Amino acid sequence: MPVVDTRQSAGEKLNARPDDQRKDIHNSDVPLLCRSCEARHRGICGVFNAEELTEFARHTRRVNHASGEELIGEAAGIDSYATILRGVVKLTKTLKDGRQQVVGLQLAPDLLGRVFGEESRLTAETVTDVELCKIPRKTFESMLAADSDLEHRVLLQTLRELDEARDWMVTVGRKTAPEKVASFICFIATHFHPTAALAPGKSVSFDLPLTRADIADFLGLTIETVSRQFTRLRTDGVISIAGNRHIEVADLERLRARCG
Amino acid sequence: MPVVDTRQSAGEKLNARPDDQRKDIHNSDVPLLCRSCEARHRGICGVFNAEELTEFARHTRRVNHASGEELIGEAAGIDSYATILRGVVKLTKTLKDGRQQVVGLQLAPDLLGRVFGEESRLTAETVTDVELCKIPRKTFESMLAADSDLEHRVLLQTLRELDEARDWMVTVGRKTAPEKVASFICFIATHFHPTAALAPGKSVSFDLPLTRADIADFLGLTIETVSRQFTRLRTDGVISIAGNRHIEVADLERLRARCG
DNA sequence: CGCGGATTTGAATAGTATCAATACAGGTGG
DNA sequence: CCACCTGTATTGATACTATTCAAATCCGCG
Repeated sequence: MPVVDTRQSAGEKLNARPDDQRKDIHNSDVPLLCRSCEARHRGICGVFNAEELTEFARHTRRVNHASGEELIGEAAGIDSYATILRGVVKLTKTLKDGRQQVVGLQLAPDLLGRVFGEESRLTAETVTDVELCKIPRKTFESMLAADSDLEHRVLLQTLRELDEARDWMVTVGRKTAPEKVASFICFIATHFHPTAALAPGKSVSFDLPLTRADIADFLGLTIETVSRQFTRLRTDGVISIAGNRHIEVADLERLRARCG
Repeated sequence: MPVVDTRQSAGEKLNARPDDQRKDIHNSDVPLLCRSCEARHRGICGVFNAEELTEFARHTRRVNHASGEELIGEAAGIDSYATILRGVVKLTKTLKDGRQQVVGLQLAPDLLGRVFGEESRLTAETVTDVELCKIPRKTFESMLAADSDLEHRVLLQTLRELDEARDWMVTVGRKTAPEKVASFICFIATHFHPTAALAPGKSVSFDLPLTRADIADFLGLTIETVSRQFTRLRTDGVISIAGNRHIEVADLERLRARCG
Protein backbone atom coordinates (compact mmCIF):
# COMPACT_ATOMS: atom_id res chain seq x y z
CA MET A 1 0.00 0.00 0.00
CA PRO A 2 1.30 3.44 -0.86
CA VAL A 3 2.82 5.64 1.78
CA VAL A 4 1.24 8.83 2.97
CA ASP A 5 3.57 11.48 1.66
CA THR A 6 4.92 13.33 4.65
CA ARG A 7 6.50 16.12 2.65
CA GLN A 8 3.41 18.24 2.89
CA SER A 9 3.09 18.05 6.63
CA ALA A 10 6.83 18.44 7.05
CA GLY A 11 6.66 21.67 5.15
CA GLU A 12 3.81 22.92 7.25
CA LYS A 13 5.65 22.10 10.41
CA LEU A 14 8.61 24.15 9.35
CA ASN A 15 6.61 26.98 7.90
CA ALA A 16 4.90 27.36 11.21
CA ARG A 17 8.16 28.35 12.84
CA PRO A 18 8.23 31.95 14.07
CA ASP A 19 11.18 33.16 12.00
CA ASP A 20 9.56 32.13 8.79
CA GLN A 21 7.84 35.37 7.98
CA ARG A 22 11.12 37.18 8.03
CA LYS A 23 12.38 34.75 5.42
CA ASP A 24 9.52 35.61 3.10
CA ILE A 25 10.03 39.34 3.42
CA HIS A 26 13.59 38.97 2.16
CA ASN A 27 12.45 36.97 -0.81
CA SER A 28 13.88 39.44 -3.29
CA ASP A 29 17.36 39.01 -1.83
CA VAL A 30 17.60 35.33 -2.62
CA PRO A 31 20.33 34.38 -5.09
CA LEU A 32 19.31 34.47 -8.72
CA LEU A 33 19.95 30.77 -9.16
CA CYS A 34 17.70 29.85 -6.27
CA ARG A 35 14.85 32.21 -7.04
CA SER A 36 13.08 29.96 -9.49
CA CYS A 37 14.16 26.76 -7.80
CA GLU A 38 11.40 24.51 -6.63
CA ALA A 39 13.70 22.74 -4.19
CA ARG A 40 14.10 25.98 -2.28
CA HIS A 41 10.59 25.63 -0.92
CA ARG A 42 10.15 21.93 -0.45
CA GLY A 43 13.75 20.74 -0.25
CA ILE A 44 16.52 20.87 2.27
CA CYS A 45 17.43 24.48 1.54
CA GLY A 46 13.89 25.56 2.41
CA VAL A 47 15.11 26.18 5.96
CA PHE A 48 17.37 29.03 4.89
CA ASN A 49 16.53 32.70 4.94
CA ALA A 50 17.89 34.95 2.18
CA GLU A 51 21.17 35.56 3.93
CA GLU A 52 21.83 31.91 4.65
CA LEU A 53 20.74 30.97 1.18
CA THR A 54 23.25 33.36 -0.33
CA GLU A 55 25.99 31.80 1.74
CA PHE A 56 24.75 28.34 0.80
CA ALA A 57 24.52 29.14 -2.90
CA ARG A 58 28.12 30.31 -2.89
CA HIS A 59 29.16 26.68 -2.49
CA THR A 60 26.64 24.98 -4.73
CA ARG A 61 26.97 24.06 -8.35
CA ARG A 62 24.31 22.94 -10.79
CA VAL A 63 25.16 19.81 -12.70
CA ASN A 64 23.32 17.87 -15.39
CA HIS A 65 23.50 14.13 -15.86
CA ALA A 66 22.11 12.01 -18.66
CA SER A 67 20.02 8.94 -17.96
CA GLY A 68 22.01 5.89 -16.92
CA GLU A 69 24.92 7.65 -15.24
CA GLU A 70 26.31 6.42 -11.94
CA LEU A 71 26.38 9.23 -9.39
CA ILE A 72 27.78 7.36 -6.40
CA GLY A 73 29.33 3.92 -6.40
CA GLU A 74 28.99 1.25 -3.73
CA ALA A 75 31.77 1.62 -1.17
CA ALA A 76 32.93 4.80 -2.89
CA GLY A 77 33.96 7.78 -0.83
CA ILE A 78 31.39 10.56 -0.71
CA ASP A 79 32.77 13.92 -1.72
CA SER A 80 29.56 15.83 -2.12
CA TYR A 81 25.87 15.95 -1.41
CA ALA A 82 23.24 17.09 -3.86
CA THR A 83 19.64 18.15 -4.04
CA ILE A 84 17.75 16.67 -6.96
CA LEU A 85 16.18 19.49 -8.97
CA ARG A 86 14.77 17.42 -11.78
CA GLY A 87 14.64 13.75 -12.75
CA VAL A 88 14.71 10.41 -10.97
CA VAL A 89 17.58 8.60 -9.26
CA LYS A 90 17.53 4.93 -8.28
CA LEU A 91 19.42 3.60 -5.28
CA THR A 92 20.59 0.03 -5.73
CA LYS A 93 22.53 -2.67 -3.95
CA THR A 94 24.29 -5.47 -5.78
CA LEU A 95 25.36 -8.93 -4.67
CA LYS A 96 28.75 -10.27 -5.68
CA ASP A 97 27.28 -12.32 -8.51
CA GLY A 98 25.45 -9.35 -9.98
CA ARG A 99 21.95 -9.79 -8.62
CA GLN A 100 20.63 -6.32 -7.99
CA GLN A 101 17.96 -4.80 -5.78
CA VAL A 102 16.59 -1.28 -6.08
CA VAL A 103 16.29 -0.04 -2.50
CA GLY A 104 14.94 3.43 -3.15
CA LEU A 105 13.84 5.95 -5.71
CA GLN A 106 14.54 9.63 -5.24
CA LEU A 107 13.29 12.69 -7.03
CA ALA A 108 13.10 16.44 -6.57
CA PRO A 109 13.58 17.84 -4.01
CA ASP A 110 15.29 14.95 -2.21
CA LEU A 111 18.77 15.23 -0.76
CA LEU A 112 21.18 12.73 -2.25
CA GLY A 113 23.92 11.28 -0.06
CA ARG A 114 24.11 9.41 3.21
CA VAL A 115 24.80 11.99 5.89
CA PHE A 116 27.40 11.03 8.51
CA GLY A 117 28.49 8.12 6.34
CA GLU A 118 32.13 7.60 5.58
CA GLU A 119 31.41 5.77 2.37
CA SER A 120 28.37 4.95 0.34
CA ARG A 121 26.69 1.63 1.05
CA LEU A 122 24.80 1.71 -2.21
CA THR A 123 24.91 2.82 -5.82
CA ALA A 124 23.01 5.90 -7.00
CA GLU A 125 22.24 5.98 -10.70
CA THR A 126 20.16 8.31 -12.81
CA VAL A 127 17.22 6.70 -14.59
CA THR A 128 16.17 9.87 -16.40
CA ASP A 129 18.02 13.03 -17.27
CA VAL A 130 18.74 14.61 -13.93
CA GLU A 131 19.66 18.07 -12.74
CA LEU A 132 21.46 18.33 -9.42
CA CYS A 133 22.45 21.12 -7.11
CA LYS A 134 25.71 19.86 -5.64
CA ILE A 135 27.51 21.02 -2.54
CA PRO A 136 30.87 19.80 -1.24
CA ARG A 137 30.67 17.25 1.51
CA LYS A 138 32.65 19.16 4.12
CA THR A 139 30.72 22.35 3.51
CA PHE A 140 27.37 20.68 3.88
CA GLU A 141 28.43 18.76 6.96
CA SER A 142 29.59 21.84 8.76
CA MET A 143 26.36 23.62 7.92
CA LEU A 144 24.54 20.59 9.25
CA ALA A 145 26.47 20.73 12.49
CA ALA A 146 25.73 24.44 12.88
CA ASP A 147 22.09 24.53 11.83
CA SER A 148 19.69 22.31 13.71
CA ASP A 149 16.79 23.32 11.45
CA LEU A 150 18.73 21.91 8.55
CA GLU A 151 19.36 18.73 10.46
CA HIS A 152 15.66 18.61 11.26
CA ARG A 153 14.83 18.56 7.58
CA VAL A 154 17.34 15.82 6.99
CA LEU A 155 15.70 13.84 9.77
CA LEU A 156 12.27 14.29 8.18
CA GLN A 157 13.54 13.06 4.83
CA THR A 158 15.28 10.11 6.45
CA LEU A 159 12.11 9.14 8.30
CA ARG A 160 10.15 9.31 5.08
CA GLU A 161 12.70 7.12 3.33
CA LEU A 162 12.55 4.64 6.19
CA ASP A 163 8.74 4.47 6.00
CA GLU A 164 8.98 3.91 2.29
CA ALA A 165 11.66 1.24 2.58
CA ARG A 166 9.51 -0.64 5.09
CA ASP A 167 6.46 -0.43 2.87
CA TRP A 168 8.49 -1.97 0.09
CA MET A 169 9.77 -4.74 2.31
CA VAL A 170 6.18 -5.93 2.61
CA THR A 171 5.67 -5.77 -1.13
CA VAL A 172 8.94 -7.48 -1.96
CA GLY A 173 8.73 -10.07 0.78
CA ARG A 174 5.10 -11.03 0.94
CA LYS A 175 3.24 -10.15 -2.24
CA THR A 176 2.77 -12.27 -5.36
CA ALA A 177 4.09 -11.18 -8.74
CA PRO A 178 0.73 -9.79 -9.92
CA GLU A 179 0.35 -7.87 -6.66
CA LYS A 180 3.90 -6.56 -6.85
CA VAL A 181 3.46 -5.11 -10.31
CA ALA A 182 0.08 -3.58 -9.45
CA SER A 183 1.65 -2.07 -6.32
CA PHE A 184 4.48 -0.65 -8.35
CA ILE A 185 2.17 1.10 -10.80
CA CYS A 186 0.14 2.43 -7.88
CA PHE A 187 3.32 3.69 -6.26
CA ILE A 188 4.43 5.57 -9.34
CA ALA A 189 0.96 6.99 -9.92
CA THR A 190 0.56 8.31 -6.40
CA HIS A 191 4.13 9.38 -5.66
CA PHE A 192 5.26 10.81 -8.94
CA HIS A 193 1.90 12.28 -9.91
CA PRO A 194 0.34 13.19 -6.58
CA THR A 195 -2.65 14.91 -8.17
CA ALA A 196 -3.67 11.55 -9.60
CA ALA A 197 -4.34 10.11 -6.19
CA LEU A 198 -6.82 12.86 -5.46
CA ALA A 199 -9.09 12.11 -8.40
CA PRO A 200 -10.88 8.89 -7.53
CA GLY A 201 -12.69 7.35 -10.45
CA LYS A 202 -10.91 9.47 -13.03
CA SER A 203 -8.35 7.93 -15.34
CA VAL A 204 -4.68 8.68 -14.73
CA SER A 205 -1.91 8.56 -17.29
CA PHE A 206 1.85 8.97 -16.95
CA ASP A 207 5.24 7.72 -18.06
CA LEU A 208 7.07 5.09 -16.06
CA PRO A 209 10.50 6.40 -15.14
CA LEU A 210 11.95 2.88 -15.06
CA THR A 211 12.70 0.16 -17.59
CA ARG A 212 11.29 -3.33 -17.11
CA ALA A 213 14.71 -4.36 -15.83
CA ASP A 214 14.65 -1.64 -13.18
CA ILE A 215 11.11 -2.53 -12.20
CA ALA A 216 12.16 -6.17 -11.88
CA ASP A 217 15.09 -5.16 -9.67
CA PHE A 218 12.74 -3.06 -7.61
CA LEU A 219 10.22 -5.84 -7.06
CA GLY A 220 12.58 -8.79 -6.78
CA LEU A 221 11.29 -10.38 -10.00
CA THR A 222 12.66 -11.07 -13.49
CA ILE A 223 11.94 -8.85 -16.51
CA GLU A 224 9.90 -11.63 -18.07
CA THR A 225 7.61 -11.93 -15.08
CA VAL A 226 7.16 -8.17 -14.92
CA SER A 227 6.32 -8.10 -18.58
CA ARG A 228 3.79 -10.91 -18.23
CA GLN A 229 2.04 -9.08 -15.41
CA PHE A 230 1.86 -5.87 -17.42
CA THR A 231 0.29 -7.85 -20.22
CA ARG A 232 -2.19 -9.41 -17.85
CA LEU A 233 -3.21 -6.02 -16.45
CA ARG A 234 -3.63 -4.77 -20.01
CA THR A 235 -5.73 -7.68 -21.24
CA ASP A 236 -7.82 -7.44 -18.07
CA GLY A 237 -8.51 -3.81 -18.94
CA VAL A 238 -7.02 -2.38 -15.76
CA ILE A 239 -4.37 -0.38 -17.60
CA SER A 240 -3.52 0.48 -21.18
CA ILE A 241 0.03 0.76 -22.44
CA ALA A 242 1.37 2.99 -25.21
CA GLY A 243 4.96 2.70 -26.37
CA ASN A 244 6.23 0.59 -23.46
CA ARG A 245 6.64 3.41 -21.02
CA HIS A 246 3.35 5.27 -21.12
CA ILE A 247 0.66 3.90 -18.82
CA GLU A 248 -2.96 4.84 -18.48
CA VAL A 249 -4.84 3.63 -15.45
CA ALA A 250 -8.56 3.63 -16.12
CA ASP A 251 -9.59 3.32 -12.49
CA LEU A 252 -7.10 3.52 -9.66
CA GLU A 253 -9.45 1.70 -7.33
CA ARG A 254 -9.50 -1.34 -9.58
CA LEU A 255 -5.72 -1.29 -9.60
CA ARG A 256 -5.58 -0.91 -5.83
CA ALA A 257 -7.82 -3.92 -5.48
CA ARG A 258 -5.00 -5.94 -7.02
CA CYS A 259 -2.30 -4.69 -4.66
CA GLY A 260 -2.93 -7.35 -1.97
CA MET B 1 25.92 -8.65 4.23
CA PRO B 2 25.61 -7.35 7.77
CA VAL B 3 25.60 -3.67 8.44
CA VAL B 4 28.46 -1.86 10.09
CA ASP B 5 27.02 -0.88 13.43
CA THR B 6 27.13 2.88 13.64
CA ARG B 7 26.30 3.05 17.31
CA GLN B 8 29.93 3.04 18.27
CA SER B 9 30.94 5.88 16.00
CA ALA B 10 27.80 7.79 16.86
CA GLY B 11 28.77 7.63 20.49
CA GLU B 12 32.27 8.78 19.77
CA LYS B 13 31.01 11.69 17.74
CA LEU B 14 28.87 12.85 20.61
CA ASN B 15 31.45 12.20 23.26
CA ALA B 16 33.83 14.41 21.40
CA ARG B 17 31.57 17.39 21.98
CA PRO B 18 33.11 20.02 24.24
CA ASP B 19 30.48 20.00 26.98
CA ASP B 20 30.85 16.31 27.54
CA GLN B 21 33.44 16.40 30.25
CA ARG B 22 31.17 18.47 32.38
CA LYS B 23 28.60 15.71 32.07
CA ASP B 24 31.01 13.15 33.43
CA ILE B 25 32.02 15.24 36.42
CA HIS B 26 28.41 15.33 37.54
CA ASN B 27 28.06 11.59 37.23
CA SER B 28 27.16 11.17 40.85
CA ASP B 29 24.15 13.46 40.43
CA VAL B 30 22.40 11.26 37.91
CA PRO B 31 19.06 9.87 39.07
CA LEU B 32 19.23 6.60 40.90
CA LEU B 33 17.16 4.82 38.26
CA CYS B 34 19.46 5.91 35.47
CA ARG B 35 22.75 5.25 37.22
CA SER B 36 23.01 1.59 36.34
CA CYS B 37 21.18 1.96 33.06
CA GLU B 38 23.05 0.85 30.01
CA ALA B 39 20.84 2.92 27.74
CA ARG B 40 22.10 6.07 29.41
CA HIS B 41 25.43 5.70 27.65
CA ARG B 42 24.55 4.25 24.30
CA GLY B 43 20.91 5.24 23.96
CA ILE B 44 18.98 8.39 23.28
CA CYS B 45 19.37 9.74 26.80
CA GLY B 46 23.13 9.60 26.46
CA VAL B 47 23.03 13.21 25.32
CA PHE B 48 21.85 14.46 28.69
CA ASN B 49 23.99 15.85 31.48
CA ALA B 50 23.03 15.10 35.07
CA GLU B 51 20.64 18.02 35.32
CA GLU B 52 18.86 17.22 32.09
CA LEU B 53 18.73 13.58 32.97
CA THR B 54 17.06 14.37 36.27
CA GLU B 55 14.42 16.38 34.45
CA PHE B 56 14.07 13.61 31.88
CA ALA B 57 13.78 10.87 34.50
CA ARG B 58 10.95 12.78 36.20
CA HIS B 59 8.74 11.85 33.24
CA THR B 60 9.90 8.33 32.57
CA ARG B 61 8.48 5.11 33.85
CA ARG B 62 9.93 1.62 33.71
CA VAL B 63 7.59 -1.02 32.36
CA ASN B 64 7.95 -4.75 31.83
CA HIS B 65 6.30 -6.74 29.11
CA ALA B 66 6.16 -10.48 28.60
CA SER B 67 7.05 -12.07 25.29
CA GLY B 68 4.34 -11.83 22.65
CA GLU B 69 2.72 -8.58 23.79
CA GLU B 70 1.70 -5.93 21.30
CA LEU B 71 3.24 -2.58 22.22
CA ILE B 72 1.92 -0.45 19.38
CA GLY B 73 -0.77 -1.40 16.88
CA GLU B 74 -0.89 -0.54 13.20
CA ALA B 75 -2.73 2.76 12.69
CA ALA B 76 -2.95 3.21 16.45
CA GLY B 77 -2.31 6.58 17.97
CA ILE B 78 1.06 6.95 19.64
CA ASP B 79 0.85 8.14 23.22
CA SER B 80 4.38 7.48 24.31
CA TYR B 81 7.91 6.72 23.25
CA ALA B 82 10.18 4.25 24.97
CA THR B 83 13.79 3.22 25.16
CA ILE B 84 14.33 -0.52 25.14
CA LEU B 85 16.36 -1.49 28.20
CA ARG B 86 16.26 -5.25 27.75
CA GLY B 87 14.83 -7.71 25.26
CA VAL B 88 13.89 -7.72 21.60
CA VAL B 89 10.98 -6.06 19.80
CA LYS B 90 9.87 -6.91 16.28
CA LEU B 91 8.29 -4.37 13.96
CA THR B 92 5.82 -5.88 11.53
CA LYS B 93 3.43 -4.90 8.79
CA THR B 94 0.43 -6.99 7.86
CA LEU B 95 -1.61 -7.24 4.68
CA LYS B 96 -5.38 -7.39 4.85
CA ASP B 97 -5.40 -11.16 4.38
CA GLY B 98 -2.96 -11.72 7.23
CA ARG B 99 0.33 -12.10 5.39
CA GLN B 100 2.95 -10.54 7.60
CA GLN B 101 6.39 -9.06 7.07
CA VAL B 102 8.86 -8.24 9.82
CA VAL B 103 10.36 -4.88 8.83
CA GLY B 104 12.73 -4.39 11.73
CA LEU B 105 14.14 -5.76 14.95
CA GLN B 106 14.96 -3.48 17.82
CA LEU B 107 16.84 -4.04 21.02
CA ALA B 108 18.51 -2.05 23.79
CA PRO B 109 19.15 0.81 23.64
CA ASP B 110 16.90 1.65 20.67
CA LEU B 111 14.18 4.25 20.84
CA LEU B 112 10.76 2.83 20.12
CA GLY B 113 8.20 4.99 18.32
CA ARG B 114 8.03 6.88 15.05
CA VAL B 115 8.95 10.48 15.86
CA PHE B 116 6.81 13.16 14.22
CA GLY B 117 4.27 10.50 13.24
CA GLU B 118 0.62 11.03 13.98
CA GLU B 119 -0.09 7.34 14.08
CA SER B 120 1.92 4.18 13.88
CA ARG B 121 2.34 2.65 10.45
CA LEU B 122 3.38 -0.68 11.88
CA THR B 123 2.94 -3.08 14.76
CA ALA B 124 5.54 -3.39 17.50
CA GLU B 125 5.49 -6.66 19.40
CA THR B 126 7.78 -8.11 22.02
CA VAL B 127 9.47 -11.38 21.08
CA THR B 128 11.21 -11.84 24.41
CA ASP B 129 10.54 -10.44 27.84
CA VAL B 130 11.17 -6.74 27.47
CA GLU B 131 11.89 -3.89 29.81
CA LEU B 132 11.07 -0.40 28.61
CA CYS B 133 11.72 3.11 29.83
CA LYS B 134 8.62 4.97 28.70
CA ILE B 135 8.08 8.67 28.33
CA PRO B 136 4.86 10.46 27.33
CA ARG B 137 4.69 11.47 23.71
CA LYS B 138 4.18 15.18 24.27
CA THR B 139 6.99 15.40 26.78
CA PHE B 140 9.46 13.70 24.53
CA GLU B 141 8.45 15.72 21.52
CA SER B 142 8.91 19.01 23.28
CA MET B 143 12.32 17.90 24.52
CA LEU B 144 13.13 16.94 20.96
CA ALA B 145 12.12 20.37 19.73
CA ALA B 146 14.26 22.04 22.37
CA ASP B 147 17.35 19.88 22.25
CA SER B 148 19.10 19.52 18.93
CA ASP B 149 21.61 17.05 20.37
CA LEU B 150 18.70 14.79 21.21
CA GLU B 151 17.35 15.17 17.70
CA HIS B 152 20.81 14.39 16.39
CA ARG B 153 20.77 11.05 18.19
CA VAL B 154 17.35 10.29 16.81
CA LEU B 155 18.68 11.05 13.35
CA LEU B 156 21.59 8.68 13.84
CA GLN B 157 19.29 5.88 14.93
CA THR B 158 16.95 6.55 12.01
CA LEU B 159 19.85 6.43 9.56
CA ARG B 160 20.99 3.15 11.05
CA GLU B 161 17.50 1.70 10.75
CA LEU B 162 17.31 2.86 7.15
CA ASP B 163 20.64 1.21 6.31
CA GLU B 164 19.44 -1.98 7.92
CA ALA B 165 16.09 -1.91 6.13
CA ARG B 166 17.85 -1.51 2.80
CA ASP B 167 20.22 -4.36 3.54
CA TRP B 168 17.23 -6.56 4.22
CA MET B 169 15.51 -5.51 1.03
CA VAL B 170 18.37 -7.13 -0.86
CA THR B 171 18.11 -10.29 1.19
CA VAL B 172 14.34 -10.51 0.94
CA GLY B 173 14.15 -9.51 -2.71
CA ARG B 174 17.10 -11.18 -4.33
CA LYS B 175 18.45 -14.06 -2.27
CA THR B 176 17.46 -17.72 -2.41
CA ALA B 177 15.94 -19.50 0.58
CA PRO B 178 19.26 -21.07 1.67
CA GLU B 179 20.98 -17.70 1.39
CA LYS B 180 18.21 -15.96 3.28
CA VAL B 181 18.42 -18.30 6.25
CA ALA B 182 22.22 -18.16 6.32
CA SER B 183 22.03 -14.36 6.17
CA PHE B 184 19.56 -14.33 9.04
CA ILE B 185 21.78 -16.41 11.30
CA CYS B 186 24.73 -14.19 10.38
CA PHE B 187 22.66 -11.14 11.18
CA ILE B 188 21.71 -12.38 14.63
CA ALA B 189 25.24 -13.51 15.37
CA THR B 190 26.85 -10.21 14.45
CA HIS B 191 24.17 -7.79 15.66
CA PHE B 192 23.00 -9.41 18.83
CA HIS B 193 26.37 -10.79 19.85
CA PRO B 194 28.83 -8.25 18.48
CA THR B 195 31.81 -9.88 20.09
CA ALA B 196 31.22 -12.93 17.93
CA ALA B 197 32.01 -11.03 14.79
CA LEU B 198 35.43 -10.15 16.17
CA ALA B 199 36.57 -13.73 16.64
CA PRO B 200 37.16 -15.15 13.18
CA GLY B 201 37.62 -18.88 13.11
CA LYS B 202 36.24 -19.35 16.62
CA SER B 203 32.85 -20.95 17.13
CA VAL B 204 29.96 -18.77 18.20
CA SER B 205 26.85 -19.88 20.04
CA PHE B 206 23.70 -18.03 20.98
CA ASP B 207 19.92 -18.24 21.28
CA LEU B 208 17.72 -17.10 18.44
CA PRO B 209 15.29 -14.49 19.75
CA LEU B 210 12.69 -15.43 17.11
CA THR B 211 10.48 -18.43 16.43
CA ARG B 212 10.55 -20.14 13.03
CA ALA B 213 7.36 -18.26 12.19
CA ASP B 214 8.99 -14.91 12.96
CA ILE B 215 12.07 -15.83 10.97
CA ALA B 216 9.84 -16.80 8.05
CA ASP B 217 8.03 -13.45 8.28
CA PHE B 218 11.37 -11.71 8.40
CA LEU B 219 12.74 -13.45 5.31
CA GLY B 220 9.56 -13.66 3.26
CA LEU B 221 9.45 -17.45 3.43
CA THR B 222 7.22 -20.10 5.02
CA ILE B 223 8.04 -21.85 8.29
CA GLU B 224 8.55 -25.11 6.46
CA THR B 225 11.14 -23.64 4.13
CA VAL B 226 12.97 -22.02 7.02
CA SER B 227 12.99 -25.30 8.87
CA ARG B 228 14.31 -27.20 5.86
CA GLN B 229 17.16 -24.74 5.47
CA PHE B 230 18.08 -25.01 9.14
CA THR B 231 18.17 -28.76 8.71
CA ARG B 232 20.36 -28.45 5.66
CA LEU B 233 22.83 -26.17 7.45
CA ARG B 234 22.91 -28.66 10.31
CA THR B 235 23.47 -31.74 8.16
CA ASP B 236 26.13 -29.84 6.22
CA GLY B 237 27.91 -29.19 9.50
CA VAL B 238 27.76 -25.41 9.25
CA ILE B 239 25.71 -25.04 12.43
CA SER B 240 24.49 -27.23 15.22
CA ILE B 241 21.12 -26.83 16.88
CA ALA B 242 20.17 -27.59 20.46
CA GLY B 243 16.57 -27.38 21.60
CA ASN B 244 15.22 -25.45 18.62
CA ARG B 245 16.44 -22.04 19.67
CA HIS B 246 20.07 -22.52 20.54
CA ILE B 247 22.48 -22.25 17.63
CA GLU B 248 26.18 -22.90 17.44
CA VAL B 249 28.08 -21.67 14.44
CA ALA B 250 31.31 -23.59 14.04
CA ASP B 251 32.89 -21.19 11.59
CA LEU B 252 31.31 -17.86 10.75
CA GLU B 253 33.25 -17.66 7.50
CA ARG B 254 31.68 -20.84 6.23
CA LEU B 255 28.28 -19.45 7.08
CA ARG B 256 29.10 -16.16 5.37
CA ALA B 257 30.07 -18.04 2.25
CA ARG B 258 26.45 -19.15 2.04
CA CYS B 259 24.98 -15.66 2.33
CA GLY B 260 25.16 -14.89 -1.40
C1' DC C 1 4.50 -38.41 32.39
C1' DG C 2 1.51 -36.36 29.29
C1' DC C 3 -0.22 -32.33 27.01
C1' DG C 4 -0.09 -28.47 23.46
C1' DG C 5 2.37 -25.73 20.68
C1' DA C 6 6.38 -25.56 17.82
C1' DT C 7 9.18 -27.81 14.59
C1' DT C 8 10.47 -31.14 11.29
C1' DT C 9 9.65 -34.11 7.48
C1' DG C 10 7.24 -35.78 3.26
C1' DA C 11 4.69 -35.60 -1.19
C1' DA C 12 2.25 -32.96 -4.50
C1' DT C 13 1.47 -28.52 -6.54
C1' DA C 14 1.84 -23.81 -7.95
C1' DG C 15 4.37 -19.93 -9.12
C1' DT C 16 8.26 -17.90 -10.86
C1' DA C 17 12.77 -18.36 -13.13
C1' DT C 18 15.27 -19.77 -17.02
C1' DC C 19 16.28 -20.34 -21.73
C1' DA C 20 15.14 -19.25 -26.35
C1' DA C 21 12.94 -16.89 -29.97
C1' DT C 22 10.18 -13.19 -31.74
C1' DA C 23 8.23 -8.52 -31.90
C1' DC C 24 8.45 -3.87 -31.03
C1' DA C 25 10.08 1.05 -30.25
C1' DG C 26 12.85 4.70 -30.96
C1' DG C 27 16.80 6.64 -32.97
C1' DT C 28 20.13 7.00 -37.17
C1' DG C 29 21.43 7.73 -41.59
C1' DG C 30 20.35 7.37 -46.33
C1' DC D 1 10.24 10.03 -45.14
C1' DC D 2 11.49 5.48 -44.87
C1' DA D 3 14.59 1.45 -43.95
C1' DC D 4 17.56 -0.08 -40.97
C1' DC D 5 19.47 -1.23 -36.59
C1' DT D 6 19.97 -1.81 -31.71
C1' DG D 7 18.28 -2.22 -27.36
C1' DT D 8 14.02 -3.23 -25.00
C1' DA D 9 10.02 -5.80 -24.36
C1' DT D 10 6.94 -9.68 -25.20
C1' DT D 11 5.79 -14.40 -25.71
C1' DG D 12 6.45 -19.44 -25.33
C1' DA D 13 8.15 -23.94 -23.42
C1' DT D 14 10.37 -26.02 -19.71
C1' DA D 15 12.84 -26.49 -15.21
C1' DC D 16 13.08 -25.65 -10.61
C1' DT D 17 12.40 -23.47 -6.23
C1' DA D 18 9.45 -22.66 -2.67
C1' DT D 19 4.63 -23.30 -1.18
C1' DT D 20 0.88 -26.01 0.27
C1' DC D 21 -1.26 -29.60 2.62
C1' DA D 22 -0.64 -33.39 5.67
C1' DA D 23 1.49 -36.10 9.16
C1' DA D 24 4.91 -37.19 12.48
C1' DT D 25 8.11 -35.70 15.96
C1' DC D 26 10.17 -32.86 19.28
C1' DC D 27 10.40 -29.62 23.13
C1' DG D 28 9.16 -27.19 27.10
C1' DC D 29 6.28 -27.23 30.83
C1' DG D 30 2.73 -28.27 34.28
